[in-house]
Amino acid sequence: MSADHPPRLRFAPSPTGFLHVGGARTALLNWLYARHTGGTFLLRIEDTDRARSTEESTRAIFDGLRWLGLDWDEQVVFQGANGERHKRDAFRLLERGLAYRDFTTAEELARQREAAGDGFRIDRARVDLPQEESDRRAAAGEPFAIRFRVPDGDTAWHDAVHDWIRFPNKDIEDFIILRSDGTPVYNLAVVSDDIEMRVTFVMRGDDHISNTPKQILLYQGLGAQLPRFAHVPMIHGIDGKKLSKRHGATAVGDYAQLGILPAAMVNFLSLLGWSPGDDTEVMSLYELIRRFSLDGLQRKAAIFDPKKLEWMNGQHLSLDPLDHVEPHITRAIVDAGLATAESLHARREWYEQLLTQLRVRARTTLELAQQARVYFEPTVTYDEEAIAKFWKDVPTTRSMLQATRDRLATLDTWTADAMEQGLRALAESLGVSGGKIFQPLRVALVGVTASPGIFDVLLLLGRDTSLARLDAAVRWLDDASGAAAS
RNA sequence: GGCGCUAUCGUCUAGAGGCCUAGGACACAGCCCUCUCAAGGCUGGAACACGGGUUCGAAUCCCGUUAGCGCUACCA
Repeated sequence: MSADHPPRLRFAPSPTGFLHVGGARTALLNWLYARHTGGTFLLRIEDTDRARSTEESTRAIFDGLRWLGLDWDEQVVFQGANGERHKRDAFRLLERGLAYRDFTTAEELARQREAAGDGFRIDRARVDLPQEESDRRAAAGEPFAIRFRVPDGDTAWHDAVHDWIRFPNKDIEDFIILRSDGTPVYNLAVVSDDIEMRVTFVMRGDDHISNTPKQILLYQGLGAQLPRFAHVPMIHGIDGKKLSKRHGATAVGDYAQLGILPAAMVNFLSLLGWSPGDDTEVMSLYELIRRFSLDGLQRKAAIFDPKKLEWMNGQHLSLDPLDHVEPHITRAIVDAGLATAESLHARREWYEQLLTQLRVRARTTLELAQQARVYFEPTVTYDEEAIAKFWKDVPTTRSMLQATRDRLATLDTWTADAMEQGLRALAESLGVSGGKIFQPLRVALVGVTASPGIFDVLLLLGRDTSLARLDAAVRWLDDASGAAAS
């Protein structure tokens, strides 16, 4: 707790699924604080629930964190490997008289709980046996769980986001710390590991607030120094309920698949429950580290709004340094089957032009890849709406496209200036506005009504392809008028 | 039921007693720019949960109510 030492923080997920956005946000906040203060960020996998934990999930957590760019210090700790220490700590508490054996079987306990209904509390007077009897039954080999004997008084702590939180100990039941099979219960395992890992700052979801007094009691019983606590708000779905599958994508991996950039995800997540204090919204990881402060932490649960995430992604997609976003876009383009990474690299200059044109127009890399399709595939498919809108009058369109083609073909140089000059002159000679030429041309080149500026498209496509597409459009229009005539 | 946490536009938030006629962003609508689409610019509608205090003065402090969420396991 002393301010003169950099803090040690940890993220401690249980590997029972993929890295959830809620977990990712908790990890991010811990990471940001560690990096901001020059502290240490540790990772602990809480795999004590053998039945639900999988290696695949552990890998998914590593992958998710790495994708977000959240690196951890020191060796990853696997909680399941620390069973012996957890057990030792439980017995230490027992020997010090701070805990006691409970010989009630789990089945009996369940029966009592059911019979008593809602407000069931164990009766310490009946369960906490006289020392001799407890020792005798234990010596006889009778199985027992170990319960922590909650002392009188209050347990309070200064929370970094909530200020003081106080619990009367009478509201805390003597809780089990070691099961009768010798395995630790969550609160004991967490405290035992956090002490061992020398964690000085525990930042976690506020669903853990009611665990905290129990854990503080355990720290005290074990004679360890308390860490600082910060309980951050949860993330909810659009209906205000806990984020779940019903809300669509909830794993960070899902968002990678949907074309979201890690920089955008991190930026968006950081602003859910935290604010830099002013109106700044679009920030790089570096800026987030620099500006992060506990003061900006919110107390209220935040609702995950995918719309704003998309907007944020669009911002990063178009504003971040190109070499930051390029690998992610390239993956989307390769995944879409448009090109190989090698072929893109071979045409590096052209590819950068393409990205420069497209990235300001797309909100996701998926969307960008979709828009890029027409620059990779040999033929153009004409969108029905585009035809209806700009190729309505077939003979007129045909002659205009033919004239456009001829004019472009006579250009000395294939530059935007030359094209513009030539095409504007053509428009003037035909007595129409530039748009009357550009729009049908756009349909001929890309098949749809939306694209980068028409000269940029011509540049990207190149002279040969552009002229070939114009020829193909003229042929298509010939077929159309032929079909109409017969 | 008990205990705890929370409460500013639909959403994310600024606000730490007078700077608030409550600011920004997303979304929505309109306009401008313009060869289209984006981006950008401008404009508009939109909030201090309710009721009591304290104070010359409250979104900000206190109490209560209501609502939401969490915990109440030999789950994590």
